[in-house]
Amino acid sequence: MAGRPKIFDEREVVEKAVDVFWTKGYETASADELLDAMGIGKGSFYLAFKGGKKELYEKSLRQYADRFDKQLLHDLSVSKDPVQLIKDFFMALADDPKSKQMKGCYIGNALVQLSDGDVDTKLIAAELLGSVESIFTDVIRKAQEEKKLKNKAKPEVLGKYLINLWNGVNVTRRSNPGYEHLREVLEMSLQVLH
Amino acid sequence: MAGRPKIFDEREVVEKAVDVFWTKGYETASADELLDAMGIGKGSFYLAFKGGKKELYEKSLRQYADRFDKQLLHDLSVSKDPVQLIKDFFMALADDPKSKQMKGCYIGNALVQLSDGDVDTKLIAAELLGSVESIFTDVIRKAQEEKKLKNKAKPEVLGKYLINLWNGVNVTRRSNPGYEHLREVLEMSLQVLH
DNA sequence: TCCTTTTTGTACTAATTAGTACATAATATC
DNA sequence: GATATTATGTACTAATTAGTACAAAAAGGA
Repeated sequence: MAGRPKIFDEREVVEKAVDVFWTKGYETASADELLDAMGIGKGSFYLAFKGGKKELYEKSLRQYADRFDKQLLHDLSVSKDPVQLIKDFFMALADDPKSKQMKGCYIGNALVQLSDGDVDTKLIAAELLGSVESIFTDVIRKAQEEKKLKNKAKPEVLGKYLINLWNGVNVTRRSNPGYEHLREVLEMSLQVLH
Repeated sequence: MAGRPKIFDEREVVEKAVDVFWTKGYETASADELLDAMGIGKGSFYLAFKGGKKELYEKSLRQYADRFDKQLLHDLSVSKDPVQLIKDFFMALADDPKSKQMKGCYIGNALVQLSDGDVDTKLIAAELLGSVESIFTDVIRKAQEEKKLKNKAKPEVLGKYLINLWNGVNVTRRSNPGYEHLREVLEMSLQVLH
């Protein structure tokens, strides 16, 4: 209850770190660069994040996913047609600006960018993607129960199908942002949600 | 027409480099590690690959994709049912050993692992994926013309749909190799090829 | 005011990075 | 066999990396 006061808020600086990691990638984002963006010095950083860069990255993954999930759950909760909301959510991917198209999914990137040495961090990313998947699964299960979805496939399979679509689009559009056919691919892919 | 003979074959050492880049990722694969696997010293390496690590990587992408395309085109050429061959090709992803599932697609990885500084290398990867896409597109167009494919969607859209599926699976299965539902997701995704 | 506690900024370190310089080795040609 | 040519191996460099050490600063409590 004493001592010099912190000059930064942890959530805020982690958010700044997300930006850097997202645009540069985990390996390529240097500690100096991160600290610069976060606006704190090494002294403060290594005191607050004893695990260094890796701890910062894991916290950034968790914080990002947490916010994403909360937002999605909220949007779903106020929606009259959750299945349509999911469709819209995917269709919106085709309208993102090129800069965003090139960045991919913050969590999915972790799965592909981390080397074999970072198995534990990869596991976190997998778990976080899994939680989005189960949000999808729940929406689908409920819609099926309420006879709002004709497709009788297992909700778990449809949920994984959607995450797979998400992962695919986030790689595909990197290679050709704004490609004319992306919208049609998405429409074709979402026909399973009938 | 003179001079000390090379102790290595370029295609062979590039192939060794593919292994290292694939398991470790572009950034994480160090030059020393690569040279070690390739079995040559720095002198030989920087003489043969004046562009250093980057040139090696680009050559490895091209060589890998070239072999992949040739194999696929050959398999298609001797197949009675090319559309079914593509289906089998995708379904086989579910049976890969865990080690292979974790590695993703060699070309797709490049799209996600390269930072903004390597735009030119990214473009190469995009072009190489594009050539696989056009192989798919051609097969589909032909099958439609021969009335062997009922789906009337544009071949270009179906081709991109398939590349998108490929990209998705190669990310998704990293997060949960051997996941029970992958096979069902693939079956669901391939129903467009009816 | 002085003491304790915590944070901060800076200077430093030790390791690793990609890449270069260059003397030497191995061949073909004349 | 001498010479030109190309390849090789080693020793080196310069930059960058993540992370540490530590003295000074800024607060609260006695």
